[in-house]
Amino acid sequence: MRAQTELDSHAPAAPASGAAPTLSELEIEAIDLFIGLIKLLGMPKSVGELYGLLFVSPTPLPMETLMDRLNMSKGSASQGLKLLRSFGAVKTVYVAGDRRDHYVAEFDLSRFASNFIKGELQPHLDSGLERIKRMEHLIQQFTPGERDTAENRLVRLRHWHEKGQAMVPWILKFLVS
Amino acid sequence: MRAQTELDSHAPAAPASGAAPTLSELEIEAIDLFIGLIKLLGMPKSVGELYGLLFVSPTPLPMETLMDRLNMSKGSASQGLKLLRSFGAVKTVYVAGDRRDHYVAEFDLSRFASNFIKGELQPHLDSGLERIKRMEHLIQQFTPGERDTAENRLVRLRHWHEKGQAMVPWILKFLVS
DNA sequence: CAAACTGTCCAGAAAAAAATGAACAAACCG
DNA sequence: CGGTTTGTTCATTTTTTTCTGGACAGTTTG
Repeated sequence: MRAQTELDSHAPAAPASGAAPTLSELEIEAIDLFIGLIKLLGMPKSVGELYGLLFVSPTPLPMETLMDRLNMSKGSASQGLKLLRSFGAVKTVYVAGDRRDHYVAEFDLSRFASNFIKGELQPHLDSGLERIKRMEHLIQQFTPGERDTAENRLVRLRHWHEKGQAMVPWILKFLVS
Repeated sequence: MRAQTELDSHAPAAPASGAAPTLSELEIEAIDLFIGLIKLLGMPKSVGELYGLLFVSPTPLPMETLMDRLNMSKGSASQGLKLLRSFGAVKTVYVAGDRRDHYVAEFDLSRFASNFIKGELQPHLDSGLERIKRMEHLIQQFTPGERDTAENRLVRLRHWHEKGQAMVPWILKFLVS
């Protein structure tokens, strides 16, 4: 077992006994904050915990420390970090004399947002467009009377879709600081 | 039991037997589309089904019809319609000679978005700000060396928060057509 | 090379979210 | 009124999502 070498006095190391490690108030606030944000984006809370703790950590942390401090299983930590890496929300850095990967939070919001949009939002917009096209095709078989209402509504749908699509680049530009 | 009086030949009524009522292709596309959208917003799929069917229905539909066509329990239908009403995504209209409420979809996107933001997004932003303030307060007790990193990060957090906050009115303006 | 270490993956367990259906309240009807 | 229809609420069940922990593969080390 590796010696506990964290330097942050406000991030208490595990107590003498093998009991649950404690988190500082600052860490708890950060974790809560990011749990909220992450859940809003539809991701599991463990991901928010990981990012929250890394966000306030003054030093890079290896997975083992994250597991210990957050009382989280190896599986969750590994999967969560993988997800965070895939969004560019977290990266690994080299730490001299330690074979393990050490993680630090990335603070560049725009990269995260851009990856999130590319990975989660855009596919939805695309499949939505497909559906709209299919619906437009389907109503061709309707009698004129029926077609009117349906056509009118599909026009609106297309309108929504265009708005959504048009907003994406704008949001990205807005977030680049 | 009330006679089935839907007029849309593309929205087949229940078959002669008591078997599962069928949905037209158009209805299925619409429902799938809105299930996707609604889940993206973190709401249960039943809500998407309800809105999807109402979106393409040429006539107002009572809850009973929605339940039958979607194979959905009374409880889910009632709760889902309540939620949709609360966002202004759906409203009831009077239908002569029928005591039941009849529902139609609202097509005004901006009202829905504004209610969604007010109800879901803004509270998160508010509680986030509270947390940031609390964190800023907590780091006052740190020694100068520790405080630096933390302060730097909190500045970034504030920045993110301001961006999020600033984007809300812009999105609303964008969606008003 | 064997033993120890690090991290991934995935089947099963646990927790969380959503759907069900029956009890209930309210409105209507004769 | 008593009976019926309509819709809401909520305790329970079902479904879905998330977490866990061990098997495993790849590396490093003595």
